Amino acid sequence: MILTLDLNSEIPIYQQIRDRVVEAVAAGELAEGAALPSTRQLAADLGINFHTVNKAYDLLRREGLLLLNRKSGAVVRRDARSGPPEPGFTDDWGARLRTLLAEATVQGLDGAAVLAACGRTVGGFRVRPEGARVEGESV
Amino acid sequence: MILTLDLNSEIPIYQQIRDRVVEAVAAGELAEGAALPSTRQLAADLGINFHTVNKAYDLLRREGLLLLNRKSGAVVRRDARSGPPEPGFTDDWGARLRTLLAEATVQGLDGAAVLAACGRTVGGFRVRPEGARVEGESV
Amino acid sequence: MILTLDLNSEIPIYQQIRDRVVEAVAAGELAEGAALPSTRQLAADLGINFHTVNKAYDLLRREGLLLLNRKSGAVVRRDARSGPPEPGFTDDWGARLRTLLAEATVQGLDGAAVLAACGRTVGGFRVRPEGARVEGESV
Amino acid sequence: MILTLDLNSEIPIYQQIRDRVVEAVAAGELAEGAALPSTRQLAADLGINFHTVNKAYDLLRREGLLLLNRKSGAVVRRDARSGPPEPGFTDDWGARLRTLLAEATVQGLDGAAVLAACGRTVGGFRVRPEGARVEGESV
DNA sequence: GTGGTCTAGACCACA
DNA sequence: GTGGTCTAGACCACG
Repeated sequence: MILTLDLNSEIPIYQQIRDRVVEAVAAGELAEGAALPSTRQLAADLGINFHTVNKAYDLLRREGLLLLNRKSGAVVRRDARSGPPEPGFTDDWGARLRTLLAEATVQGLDGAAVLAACGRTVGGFRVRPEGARVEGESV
Repeated sequence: MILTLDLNSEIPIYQQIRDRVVEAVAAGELAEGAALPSTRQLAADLGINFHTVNKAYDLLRREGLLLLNRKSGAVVRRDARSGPPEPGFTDDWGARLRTLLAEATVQGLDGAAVLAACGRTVGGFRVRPEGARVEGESV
Repeated sequence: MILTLDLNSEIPIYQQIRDRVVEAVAAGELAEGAALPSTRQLAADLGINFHTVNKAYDLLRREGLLLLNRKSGAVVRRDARSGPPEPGFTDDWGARLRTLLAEATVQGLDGAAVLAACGRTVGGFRVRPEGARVEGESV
Repeated sequence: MILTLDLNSEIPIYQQIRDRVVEAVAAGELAEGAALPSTRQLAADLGINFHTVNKAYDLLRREGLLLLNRKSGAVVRRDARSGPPEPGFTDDWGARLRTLLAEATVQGLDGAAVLAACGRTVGGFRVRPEGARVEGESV
């Protein structure tokens, strides 16, 4: 797993970390139970403040994606096969989807092209076969 | 055209205004040439400061979606049929799409459901039939 | 002489009129003594308010390029062969030139390309032979 | 780096700041990675409101010339060697160049003098030798 | 009356 | 401490 950040982006670093982890889980690169690096370790690897990593992990915990323990560190709590989405999530997500797809439409991408992009993206989210373990994987 | 805002959202108000206008253009509710309310008028209607509306309109102008004239006020400049997307837009957009779709996947929506949502959303972006007038429509 | 305006431009209309006249004089399309349409005539032709044309003509008068009389209307006062630039003009103009050329440089145009563009533009400013009269030309 | 403003000019202050920065980048006085003063600092130095500086920096950011980080403040993003000009820029720029050069021609500067001025200006845009450091330079 | 600019003060998010 | 947002009031340029 490679975690690429753009320190000069307008998107906050903690948000980028959160986004990359979400994508890794969706792509099956991080399955349920997989361990993430400690905040200090990841901060050192990325050359950023560990408070920033902390904030990202805490955000992921509040979203239900991570379990944080002093002992075991950060562990993935749910993956693509875990269950149905929480109530209320769908509405908010749908609104953001609508905005994002409207942006492309307005910029001249036609409906077919937009849907093709969606299809390609979702197609890239292949859940790993059951047997493949990823625990302890480094970042 | 109804412009619904959430003043308590973490998303900046000017950004919400911008998003709603983009969606309205994508949906064909605002066609090229359609007039938007004046900054001060819209600000009064929404109960916010006119500078905030100003910022939203200015953002839309920079994105090429609005024309701002001292005479005629704010007018839609391009709609869903205007032209091809600018180079470089697709990359950034694709990255944001990937993040958003990963979010839904992680929350338990399977690929089919995600694509169905995309299809429904894009399907809602129907360009109005030629006869439908939208100019001068109030907010 | 064709006077093309963009009513939706961010550049004020009176400024566009002034710019087009300056360019026409530089290109030799309007020589010294040539008559311009009356403010009301030009305003009608362009579909704009005659106060706007008035403002443009007044600006050109203050720049020394037009003579305005109730009787003879607007007449070109000086052209490319009239004389040396007024004192103080060169400094201001040089500063604006510097800004404009810096803009192109920063956007990636190299020095040769910038100078080539300047050469092409200046090359298009051909002063008419003495004999060619343009008085009374319509717009 | 010296940033000279004319508070009584008809040109907006935020525009003047933007112009001076563009020129400094073109002249190589500000290379990629060079740090600019913080908005509040620069505002204090110039005796203006920090919102005005904010607007100038935001404009430069949208033009792709500045990176604005909450951590490191304002940093130059691209300089004269960064890349090719964006499509569509050349047209608009060429029109403005034509107007500006016509102005000088009309005021009595002949073609040779105009081109000489252009040459001198572009000649002043020399990229600094590699060794010259500009980072952290104060205003 | 419209948008644009400048000033001013307060609060928040980020690192 | 940095930039970002929102509010607020005044004045100007444009048509």
